[in-house]
Amino acid sequence: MRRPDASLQPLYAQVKRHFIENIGSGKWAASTRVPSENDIVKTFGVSRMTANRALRELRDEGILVRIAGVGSFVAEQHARAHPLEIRSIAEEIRGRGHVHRGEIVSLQRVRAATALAEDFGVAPRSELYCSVMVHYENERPIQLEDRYVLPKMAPHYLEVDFNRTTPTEYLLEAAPLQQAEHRLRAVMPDERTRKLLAMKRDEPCLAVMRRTWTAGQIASVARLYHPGSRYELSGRFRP
Amino acid sequence: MRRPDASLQPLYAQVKRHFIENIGSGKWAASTRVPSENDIVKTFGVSRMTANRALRELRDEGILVRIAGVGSFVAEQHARAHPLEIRSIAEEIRGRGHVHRGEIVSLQRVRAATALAEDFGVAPRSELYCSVMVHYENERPIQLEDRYVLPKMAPHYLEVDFNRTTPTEYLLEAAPLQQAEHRLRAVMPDERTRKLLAMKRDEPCLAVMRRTWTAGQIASVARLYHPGSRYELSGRFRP
DNA sequence: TGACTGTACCTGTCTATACAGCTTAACCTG
DNA sequence: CAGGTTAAGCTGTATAGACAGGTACAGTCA
Repeated sequence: MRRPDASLQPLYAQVKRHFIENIGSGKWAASTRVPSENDIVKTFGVSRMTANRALRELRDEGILVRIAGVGSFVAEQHARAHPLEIRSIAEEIRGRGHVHRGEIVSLQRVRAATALAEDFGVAPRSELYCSVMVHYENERPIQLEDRYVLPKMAPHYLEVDFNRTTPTEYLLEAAPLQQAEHRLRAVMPDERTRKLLAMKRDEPCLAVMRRTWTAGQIASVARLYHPGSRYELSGRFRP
Repeated sequence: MRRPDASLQPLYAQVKRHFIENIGSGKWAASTRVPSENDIVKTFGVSRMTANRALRELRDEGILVRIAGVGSFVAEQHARAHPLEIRSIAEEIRGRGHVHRGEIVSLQRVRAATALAEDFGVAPRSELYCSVMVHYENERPIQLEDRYVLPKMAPHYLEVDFNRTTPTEYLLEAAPLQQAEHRLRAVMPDERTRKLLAMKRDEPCLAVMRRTWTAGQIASVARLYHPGSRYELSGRFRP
């Protein structure tokens, strides 16, 4: 191939990465016009077919919108996630080329109220670990994570440094995932949630209640609240 | 372009469709070896780049597995249960032992506005069929279905008696489902939606935008609105 | 027999060139 | 000034030719 070593990546991938970095970092804002295929030919020294492949794939991935005769533009990006996968929100955000930051609101042991104890299948007033975090994408809050953990499943949960990792990531390691249940609803946030997520009044939340099983027992219950205007779940599949 | 009219579709798309038909019909079973790029060059009379694009896209869509130096093979389709199955709402309601009733609000041909045309990938102001229905569970409205259909895919859509069936059911028959995309959001309903679903003020909607593909083309776009207080999506799965 | 080699075929990538169709803006004409 | 024409620039598609590197298999040599 005509690339001596470059970065060991194919040329079209290098072009794509350059675009993703510029878009992810905010240098090229949404609906901004991006360099055309011929611009890429000049600046990268590749052929137009290679530039075309890079831009076409970015369009297929929903990162660009292309209009024949006009140009290519940065697509309006809503934060989105796959409704199926259990994936760390940090990883999801970084996958979009954005910056993730988690802020711990509280981290403590609590006693399970009736409804929660029922969710877990333990006796009321049993001890649980509880973490509350806000996750930011490029400094905009997009998820409030209320997480409850069965102490038996992750005894050192309260000692984890959640500035370095996320509850999801930690639990995936600590408690091998066996089964998961998702419930999705649209709700109006309570005052605490609204403030933590910097939401306008009258803005609804997309709420995900996720329960995960390990060794036949519910290991963790998470309530994830997302601002309706800034977050969506999406997924593709084949029947 | 070098295609006189053919089928008005690009060559790589024609090749893809030929493969999809052979795989979909079961003629080429899973893990079967399929024609190589050079075979396509010979039989279709296209260039290798065109054959490559067809096979590459089929690989990206998970339909083929390609091994450099060996060949291309039909992928194993592991049909895992999806929490967001394409299932008729009528069937879902009856599955709960409840009574379903659908009420047609309108059924007509429309011209695609810009945003909708973009969703479909057709020219703005193209003709589409449009149906608006409200679905009731035990006489309580739980879904407003705004449905747009590509006329080519379901020419007799406007003549269907939707008192006897639902758009989902009809389309599953008329246009074999190849791929689907779901996007979930929490939104505040507009006045029309709020009234049709008999929702209180300040109650959010769980909105599902579903796009379905048939023969590599978007056949239908549905916008499904559900009252947040009366509807939730849920699903279990194993990783 | 076992290890090596050559060859044919495959995918993956890349280039240079070409034409079609669309859009926008500048230009020209009545 | 309104309306039509033209040219430039964009994407979309397609071709022919090329090289790199992987895999499988037959044939060869020790």
